[in-house]
Amino acid sequence: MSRPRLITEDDLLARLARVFSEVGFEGASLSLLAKATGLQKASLYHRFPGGKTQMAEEVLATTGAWLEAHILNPLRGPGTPAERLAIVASNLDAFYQGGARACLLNMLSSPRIEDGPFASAIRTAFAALITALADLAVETGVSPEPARARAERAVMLLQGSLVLSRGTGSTGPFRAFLSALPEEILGTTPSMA
Amino acid sequence: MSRPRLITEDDLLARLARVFSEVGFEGASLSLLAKATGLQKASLYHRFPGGKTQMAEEVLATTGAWLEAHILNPLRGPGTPAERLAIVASNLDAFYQGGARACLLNMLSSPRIEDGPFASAIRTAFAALITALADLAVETGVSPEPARARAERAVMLLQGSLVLSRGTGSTGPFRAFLSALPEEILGTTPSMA
DNA sequence: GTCTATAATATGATAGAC
DNA sequence: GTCTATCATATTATAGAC
Repeated sequence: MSRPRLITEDDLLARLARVFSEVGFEGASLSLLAKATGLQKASLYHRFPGGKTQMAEEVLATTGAWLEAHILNPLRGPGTPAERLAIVASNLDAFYQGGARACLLNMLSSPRIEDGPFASAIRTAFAALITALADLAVETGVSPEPARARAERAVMLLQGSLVLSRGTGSTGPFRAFLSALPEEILGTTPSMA
Repeated sequence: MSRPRLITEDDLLARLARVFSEVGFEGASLSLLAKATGLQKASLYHRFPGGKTQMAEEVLATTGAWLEAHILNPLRGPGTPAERLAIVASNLDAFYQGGARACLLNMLSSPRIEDGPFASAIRTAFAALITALADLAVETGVSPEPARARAERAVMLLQGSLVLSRGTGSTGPFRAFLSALPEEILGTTPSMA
């Protein structure tokens, strides 16, 4: 007979994700992770026998699922392309808390661990995001190659805006990205309606 | 009577910078820093009594000096705006090694250490870069506000391209940024001559 | 200025009680 | 499933010889 869970699976992973996205993999000590989740280190090891690495992997998997549900799926419709991008922008805004939170994909990327345990998941996430954005552009009549270039640009702007928002201590860059997103993908200034 | 230096000041800081830019502040252990510089830990403490924090601070200061010499100065002339941007792009290419190296400003930014010892230097570097790029746009006839927006976008693209290059294991995004830089700032496609 | 040796602490991880 | 207690190791940092 086991004790009742002190924290739900979702909440646990969300809190771990927050720590990893704030301080990166190396910076996320077990004491920090324990404090953030309210669990003791041994309890975390019971749930994640693989330790920190497994925690980061599951957090990345969760992030991949979030990406699928809140970004990729909305991008595929229904609604007009502009409407879908508005949903995506709104979801990104909530996810990154207006630019105050860093991106896990950035914080878990390390040139040292190029072939490490996270590289594959990160590559997959970026590729899926770029493809989905490019597909939307194609849908509005843009040719495949420029569509892909626009999508890559948009992802660069997303990541760069988060870096710049963090580095300058202002959420301005991220908000600028959000409002520029539709034009970046569709190539037109969205209507004021 | 002291022993002769085994490593020049410049080389020392460059090697430290490399480690910090690769693994971030938390990931840069003294053993890693010692191995990268060829010095023992005690020797590093002799040179940097403030430990890792001082190392990172001096590395950031060095980066600031590099920015001044290789980016800000070229941006102020001489030469046509397009020529100056070509120099800047070339220097960025060399500095980031074609997109293979991460940016220190990104790797030393931490939401946890928002008012930490590095935040001020990072803010200053970003602000100076944006201002210099905006000034160049203004020089070509762009109004101040859109000029600043262009400059911010360019810096976002720089940072985002580095994140994406690292995350995807391809230098493509960074190269795309380099070739897009002139148009981002000047608003015109550069001549093919 | 650099080194070896060492101290104090923090870290990732495990054992075993409840 | 969670905890306290503990281990082995790595970490930041210092002392003192050369």
